[in-house]
Amino acid sequence: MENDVCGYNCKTCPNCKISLFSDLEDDDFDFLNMEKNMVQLHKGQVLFLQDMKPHGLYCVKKGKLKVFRRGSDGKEHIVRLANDADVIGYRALISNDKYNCGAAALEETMLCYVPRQALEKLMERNISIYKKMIQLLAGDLKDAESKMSDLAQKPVRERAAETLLMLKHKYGVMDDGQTLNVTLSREEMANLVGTATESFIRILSDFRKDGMIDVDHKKIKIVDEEALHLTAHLYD
Amino acid sequence: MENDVCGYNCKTCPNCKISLFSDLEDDDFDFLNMEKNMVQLHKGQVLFLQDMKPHGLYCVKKGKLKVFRRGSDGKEHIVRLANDADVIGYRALISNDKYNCGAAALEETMLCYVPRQALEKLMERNISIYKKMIQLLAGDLKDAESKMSDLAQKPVRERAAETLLMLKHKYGVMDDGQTLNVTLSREEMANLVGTATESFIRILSDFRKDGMIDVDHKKIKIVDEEALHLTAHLYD
DNA sequence: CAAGGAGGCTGATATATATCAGTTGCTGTC
DNA sequence: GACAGCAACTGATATATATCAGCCTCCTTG
Repeated sequence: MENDVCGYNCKTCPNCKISLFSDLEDDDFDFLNMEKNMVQLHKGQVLFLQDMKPHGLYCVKKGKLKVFRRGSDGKEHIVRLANDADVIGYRALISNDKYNCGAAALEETMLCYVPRQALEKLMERNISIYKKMIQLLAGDLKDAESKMSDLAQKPVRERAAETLLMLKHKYGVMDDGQTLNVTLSREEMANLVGTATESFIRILSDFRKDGMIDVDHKKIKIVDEEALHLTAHLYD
Repeated sequence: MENDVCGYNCKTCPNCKISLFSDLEDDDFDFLNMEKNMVQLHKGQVLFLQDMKPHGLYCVKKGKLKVFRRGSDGKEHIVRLANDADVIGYRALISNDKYNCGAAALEETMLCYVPRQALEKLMERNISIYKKMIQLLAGDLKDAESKMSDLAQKPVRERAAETLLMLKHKYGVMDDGQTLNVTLSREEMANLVGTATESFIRILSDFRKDGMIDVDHKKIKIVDEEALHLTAHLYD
């Protein structure tokens, strides 16, 4: 079994245990293992683009991705980020719709591709996948609604602080306990906050002057998380 | 059967046919009919508020509602609107979470309240409810993601045009074929667009001067839909 | 009918943020 | 190591939008 040889067996994959396929029988894991395909992406490579038709979904085995939309002027807005064990591209698949967002790797990333037919067969036999998918969708929807009202109401400075905290929460920190464990360009961070690159750079530099963060090129340290929380107005 | 007497039998309710409960057996419709409760809201009345715990979900029998979030300064942002046959408050219920948004009636509204336990019992026996719920969530998520990137990128004028078109699409028009079939205050419309009330009023008056709409107090006529589309940059 | 209040509207102004232009500094390449 | 190319950064300026203040109009209510 080729998929076993490469060391990625669904049955033993820790990600499967916490994502869509947590409650499968052994038989179904074997089936999934047969049907899935590994996909490797280098930093910057695109997984799929807005308006394409989906043919399956992706589980992140290891790596980081951004999920983004492009406005009519071509400027990208990052809608969501993905990490190990996250599932990507399932919204369009189950709605039988085109992708509403594109996705691209932020670093070397390994994914499992599950073709539509395999997923459908598994769903026929496992209601647990429905339940999991509802939970995933509900979580994404809550996040999207919250971010939507933030964009409508909070000033850039607050959203920037919130974004830094989100990055820490999503990807964690390095061994020093402070440095964000993800590398984004200033432009990407601005696209995540929903502002112009220059504006974000200025605010980042303010945060540094205020002693809330430390910046060493692309490495950003959260020095005073409490102060960032206050800046983000997350306690109100 | 009291619920029958009042003329609202789930089995014959056209809304049930197109929402969560489209594929139930007769027995289950009877059960739903027994368990549900009718709720009536007058204009402005609140159905539930942000941070409250849900105990069931609501199906809109007839009426219009706004679903909104309040920022730390108390300003509201309207996240979504609901119409006949829409389902409300299900996201928090199935996530076992607090409401992320509040909901209030925009006009005289009649809803069916389905308690959690009744829903759970129905879901045990009807996988179709899972499927429907996934479709509802996926639709809401797509809308939320699109609106999110609009808020991040489009100027107020474009969002305002888009909102007017959305209102026409969601609630339709009166007999004249032009007048929007919903009454919102200027403040509510601004909260839907994500801008200040005065800014929205100015833009509305621009649209009128440009001949795209007609305004008579709260009645808004879409005169030139094509031009609004162009203004909203929906073709790009 | 008068009074009061709320929502709608307009003008003036303030401010946050985007845009434009230019400099610096890093990185990778021949 | 020199150069090109690009990202990061900074300052100046423009602009969109919010805010503030005031007025008008409609609607309610006594």
